[in-house]
Amino acid sequence: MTSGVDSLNPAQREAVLHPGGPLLILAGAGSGKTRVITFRIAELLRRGVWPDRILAVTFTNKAAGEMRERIEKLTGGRARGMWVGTFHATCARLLRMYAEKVRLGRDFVIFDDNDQRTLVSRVLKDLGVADRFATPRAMLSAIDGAKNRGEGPDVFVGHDYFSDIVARVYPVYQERLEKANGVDFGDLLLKTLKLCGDPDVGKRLAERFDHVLVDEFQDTNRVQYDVVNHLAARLGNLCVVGDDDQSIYSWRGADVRNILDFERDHPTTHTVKLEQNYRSTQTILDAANAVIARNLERKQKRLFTEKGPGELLLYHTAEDERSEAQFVVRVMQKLAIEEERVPSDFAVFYRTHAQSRALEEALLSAELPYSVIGGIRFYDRAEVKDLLAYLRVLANPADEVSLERVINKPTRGIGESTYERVVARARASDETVWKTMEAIAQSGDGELTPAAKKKLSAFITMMDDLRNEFIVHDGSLGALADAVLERTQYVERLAADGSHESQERIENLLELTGSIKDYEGDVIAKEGMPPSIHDYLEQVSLVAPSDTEGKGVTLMTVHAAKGLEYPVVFVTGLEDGVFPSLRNGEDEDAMAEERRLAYVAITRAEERLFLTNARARRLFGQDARPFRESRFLADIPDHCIARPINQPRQRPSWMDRARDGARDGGGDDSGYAHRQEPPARKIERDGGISVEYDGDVSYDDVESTFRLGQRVRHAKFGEGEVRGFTGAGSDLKLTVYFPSVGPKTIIARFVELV
DNA sequence: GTACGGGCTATTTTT
DNA sequence: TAGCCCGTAC
Repeated sequence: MTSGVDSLNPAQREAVLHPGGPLLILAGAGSGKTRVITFRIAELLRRGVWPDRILAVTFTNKAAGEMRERIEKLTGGRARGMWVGTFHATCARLLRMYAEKVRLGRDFVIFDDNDQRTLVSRVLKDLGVADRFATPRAMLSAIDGAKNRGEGPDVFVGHDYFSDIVARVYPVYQERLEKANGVDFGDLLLKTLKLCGDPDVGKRLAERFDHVLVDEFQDTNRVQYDVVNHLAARLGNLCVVGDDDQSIYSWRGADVRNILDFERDHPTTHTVKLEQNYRSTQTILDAANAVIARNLERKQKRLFTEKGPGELLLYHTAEDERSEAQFVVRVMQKLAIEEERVPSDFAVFYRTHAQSRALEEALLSAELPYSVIGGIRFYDRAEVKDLLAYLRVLANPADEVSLERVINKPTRGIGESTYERVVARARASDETVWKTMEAIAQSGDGELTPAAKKKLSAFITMMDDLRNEFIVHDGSLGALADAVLERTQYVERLAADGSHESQERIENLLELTGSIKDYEGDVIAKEGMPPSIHDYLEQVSLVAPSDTEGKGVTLMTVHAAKGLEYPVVFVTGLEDGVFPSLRNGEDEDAMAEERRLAYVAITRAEERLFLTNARARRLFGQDARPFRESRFLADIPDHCIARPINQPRQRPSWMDRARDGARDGGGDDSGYAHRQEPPARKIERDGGISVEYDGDVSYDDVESTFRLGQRVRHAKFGEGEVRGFTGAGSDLKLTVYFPSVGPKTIIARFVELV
């Protein structure tokens, strides 16, 4: 099936057909990037490259899944055996092949960020570090950062007060991790890189693949870059695809330099720019281009489309976050009628999760279905983590983080003091906590009371039984999970509590055991044999639940929006300090990244884009700082955007003013310069109220006057209800449903508010 | 061993 | 505002 190549544009075709060697594909937003990668892989297969000698890496499971699916569709079964996966999954796979080379057991477990945090807290406690700045979170991000740069605990050196603490904590953290036969996300990459440096394995790895393709290359960190280079070292067939303008994860270690310097690092690089956009209108692209153009250090690109200009962007300033949310909802209702949009056409973006609340409330009261992406994750729920921790201890008794979590959950009389004594002894004898527990249960320990000893024994016996019955003598994972919940009386205790919250927790646990059984069934169907508990745990650590596909209106952070597209997009909270965030002050690199974030947000929109902000915003319970609109708004060319002609502080509707008679005209003590509101005059005409307005009426004003469902009276038809809008300003027309005559389109001037 | 309340602190989070 | 940690009281 080669016919597809004809459907590509020249740049895309060039990228797909390029013979080999380093290939840099600069793929602008919406330029058909995934299409190009999949076509290129199909092309490689067509040329006779063995599928299992092709490696394609992505960042998300979703992207990997999509890629695999599309390749299969394109090539039939010919891609079987190809390596498609996330960086982390790919590294895990390689590490399991050569685990012993990096002093790991083959059954190593992966510590997710929660586990990492617990472990760091533990280490801080044990080392007696009590410093206001040495929070687990800060420590972790320092350690993570070091790992992303390729600095192991042996290499890391402190150079100031804070990093000196890190230098003390890091080695202990790493030691504990290794003792638990665990790796964190950073280790998956770093240890793979170490593998690459191994005299024996390194050579084999470099020869393992003929072609390496990397998606979202702008998000790679140093270590990922080095790994990828090594894997492609023999033939140099390294194809990287990315967009430096969409690099928004530097705080996670991503280094834009990887893409900016790629050509320098690989002098024979062939570069292809994909600039034709298949997603958005030209107006949206113009806005995006203008915003990103202000970043200095970037690969020049200019998106264009063959689509027409489409609608103007609309900018609206609301009084506070609640009326901002109301505006968003009203526009949705309006578009639902006028353009027959459905909730899933809409996406609302914000800079931080904390901003979702007001939007949720507004959507809720408008009875619009919505889903929030991100936020509290299923796998972060305490009860879910508890059950998983049981499974992990069963799979790997050396996992102390999980052991500490479950040893007294639900309470079984093994309190902190008992546990601490066991830990102390374990450290003294350089044994794992589990082994020490076993020893104590058997031979005793002067420091522990007989009662405590007995409880420890009971716990060990319970766990051993579970392990023997369900893991050693096969048995199923689902059955194991059920047995854990039953024998620990976990569910029983929750049920006894009887609260609504406990009920919810039980339901979450049922959902988890259900998903375990589903997973088990899927693997059996696909591979003919049941998965091991290690397979399952790896899957859980590496694969976030795919709740990404929300129903109804989608709410999410801009970060979460990358790679997605929606017909109608709202970018909210466009205030200096919120978006862009000024948490890092005016730092140039940070501001450049905020700008890229804005670029990502804008380029998600296919047809319509609404930009909103609020004059005052309550965040974290504090009243907001003085309002300044986002600096990014000023970069959007005038021809792209409909701005309000004024931004009255109280935003009284001009109809209200007309009715109340003209009051003093728009006094302004907001400290924010804006134009005077044009005078409005009320005139009686044709039985309705007509408002003459000098100049255009902004969208803003129209919206604040007539709402959907608003009751209005017309001289001829009597009372009715507003069902929709067309036109704007003095040409505004309403679709009004009159019980007497049905729906009628009425010029707004000729109705009166009821 | 647990339950409660005061005080503190708050981005973004693919894996 | 809300969630988390820690200290205190039972």
